[in-house]
This record gives sequence, structure tokens and C-alpha cells, in this order.
Amino acid sequence: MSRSKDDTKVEAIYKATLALLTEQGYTELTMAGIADRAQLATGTIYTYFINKEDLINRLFLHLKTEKMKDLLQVISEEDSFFVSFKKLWYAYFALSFEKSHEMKFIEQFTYSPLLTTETRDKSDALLQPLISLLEKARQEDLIKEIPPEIILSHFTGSILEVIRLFLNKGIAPNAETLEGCFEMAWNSIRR
Amino acid sequence: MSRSKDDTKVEAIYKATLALLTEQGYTELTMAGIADRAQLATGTIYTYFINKEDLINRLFLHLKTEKMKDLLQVISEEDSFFVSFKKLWYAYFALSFEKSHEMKFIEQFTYSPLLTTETRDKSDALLQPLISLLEKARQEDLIKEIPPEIILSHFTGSILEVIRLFLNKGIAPNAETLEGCFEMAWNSIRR
DNA sequence: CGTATAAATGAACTAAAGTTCAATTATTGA
DNA sequence: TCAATAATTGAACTTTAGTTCATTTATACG
Repeated sequence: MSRSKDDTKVEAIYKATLALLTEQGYTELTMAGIADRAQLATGTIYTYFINKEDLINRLFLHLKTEKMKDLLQVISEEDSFFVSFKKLWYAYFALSFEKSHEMKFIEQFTYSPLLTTETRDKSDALLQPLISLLEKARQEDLIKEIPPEIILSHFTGSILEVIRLFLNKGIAPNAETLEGCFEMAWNSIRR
Repeated sequence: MSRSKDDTKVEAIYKATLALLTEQGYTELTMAGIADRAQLATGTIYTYFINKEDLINRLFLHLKTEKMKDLLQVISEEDSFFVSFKKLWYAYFALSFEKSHEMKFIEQFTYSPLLTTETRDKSDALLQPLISLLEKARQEDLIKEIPPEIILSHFTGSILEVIRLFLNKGIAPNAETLEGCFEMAWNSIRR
């Protein structure tokens, strides 16, 4: 079996897992169900994943990696810090709506005991580009003197929680509200 | 059996559930384990709770109610909005450290599919005093023109995420960092 | 006291889900 | 073409956990 075929199966399993998880939640997520949805036999999953835990951990890293890639794509070296920040903030918001299932999955498992410490470490490492961006801004005295990790948590926390609120109510924010939210974010770190 | 005895048992079950959940996570949380920890027979739990789902839902509401009571205790009518806000913010932070297990439980289930819509509605209703406080500040033009629910999400999100960071690293923030975090919060909503 | 009511017990029942593996099918490359 | 290797299948196995209920124990009260 060729490399690309492997990826197809893995992708199908990922897709099925994500779909079932967002439709029914973790308690209802069964290996049989995943296999069924991915149009495979139950046993086939075990050719690609050690067990259910391995599947969840690898899917988590896969989605988080994709998310960070999507996010970092919107900024370029020439941009000022403010422009980068604004672009990233809006991209994060837009992404959360476009890929709400993926985002919900990441959220749901970020602090779940199902993730191994290895997954958690790898996941943290993905944030490095954002940490660096904040560190540079700190050196240039553009933002407050607070550890970048804390600033980052402050943001991801606030953005995600607001997004959860919208997703929960099944509505999208209007441009005005969105701008208001961005201002809250910017004012919280600007010097 | 008298009323107070009932409460003792229910409390014991709550306590055992919380302990096991924070020690091992939901997947390892069994009714037998809870009973064992609470020094009861498995069947006894079913005298007080319909089933596992009911137990989780009621424990969630119980903890959330307690948390809100603790929080609202720190403010009084005479306080200015800024003072109320600052008191609440610091109280929230302190509470999260003192009762980190309770907070982690609330967090873990806030967006979990295990909660019924009824629980979710009752839980939302508990936030009403805080919503009112923000609405009043809005009318007095002390804060930005953003829906109070969004402001509230923005806060709980950012505070909790920063707290998670500290709890995860096993460290407590120093006074300086704490003050910095509070300023971030205040600056994000002040007019 | 003694009877009625309620609570507690924990072994047994039931159901379900993760995992395995012998048999089958597909792919590879000489 | 055809053996060797790899992938797929899905029924069977195993384990585990939620729930029930007949029995025992405790409590309430006339």
C-alpha cells in the first residue's frame, strides 16, 4: 500500500471521529461507530492507530497544527505589530466560525485528561511563533510588561469564551460587536 | 431519616465524585468508585440520584451556585463600579486557587455534552447579578457599549485561561503579575 | 415496645464498547 | 505470472461499568 493511500484512510478516520464527536459527544464516540462512518471495518482502525487514546491524541495534534498553519498564514514580516495583531485576532475569530467543529474539538480536549503529556508539550511548542511575536513587541515597548505566555493565555481564553457564547447561541456577531471585541483585546495589552 | 442526614450523604457523594474526577478524570469515574470513596454501597447512590448523569448535573449546579455565592459576598451596594469590579476580579482569582478542584470541575463540564439544557439554563441564570452589574455600569457610561454577556465571557475566559496556565505549571502569580493581569482586564472594558 | 416505613446493602444482571485475530482479500515486485 | 507481503475484515472475546432488586438493617412514631 502506497503512502498516499495510508493518508487517505487516516484522513477518513479523522473526519469520521470529528463528525461523530461534534454530533454526539465523547461518551457516544465508539470505535465501531467511527469505523462505520469511515466505511471501514472496526479492526482496520488498529492498523493506523494503537488504540482509541492514540487516535484522540493524534487527531488533536493534527487539528492544532492545521489551525496554527492557517493562522500564521495571514501575517507577513513587513506588517507592524498592531497590524499583525489585528490580522491574527480577526483570523482567529473567522477560523473559529468556519471550522467550528475543529475548534470545538481542540477546546474540548485542551485540558482533558485524555491527552498525554507528550501531546500537551507538542501542542505548546506550536504556540512558539506567537510567543516570539509578543516578545518582540515587548522589547519594542509596544505592549505591557507581562510574560508573553500570560498574555497569550489571556487572549486565547477571552476569544474562545466569546466564540463559545456565539456558537452556543447559534448566532454570528455583527461587524460592530466584532470591532468592540477587538478593541477590548487591543486595549488590554497596549502600552 | 431526617433531612440533615440526607444532606450528609449527598455531600459525601459530591465530595467523593469531585475528588475522583480531579484525581483521575471522567473516563475513570465509576459509580462503584464513588460509592467506595464515600463509604457507601453502590446502590445507595441511587437513593439520592437517578443515575450518573443526574449526579454530574446536580453536582455542577451545586458547585456553580456555591461559587457565585462566594463571589458575590465580596461586594456591597455602596462600592463604586470600579471597586466592585476589582474586588470581584481578585476574588475570582483567589477562589480559583483556593478551590481549584471545584473550579476545574465547573470548567470541564461547562461545555460538555453531559450537561442537560435544563442545567445549562439554570447555570446561566446564576450569572444574572453580574450581568446586572455590568448593565448598570453601561447605563452610567463607565464601560464600553458591548453586550454584557459578551463582556462576561471575555472575562471568565481570560481569567480562567490564565489561571489554568498557573495551575498547570504548579506556580502562583506574584503580586506584580497579578496587578498586571488585572490592568489588562480593566483596560479592556473601561471607557 | 413493636410495627410500619424508609434507607442501605452488594451480589447479580445487563449492556456495551475496546480490542484481538484467524481468515480473506489486495498489492507489490521479481 | 505468482509467491511474498501487507492490509482488511468482522465475528468473537474480554472487560468493565451502570443499574437493579431481594434482603437486611435502621429509623420513626403511636
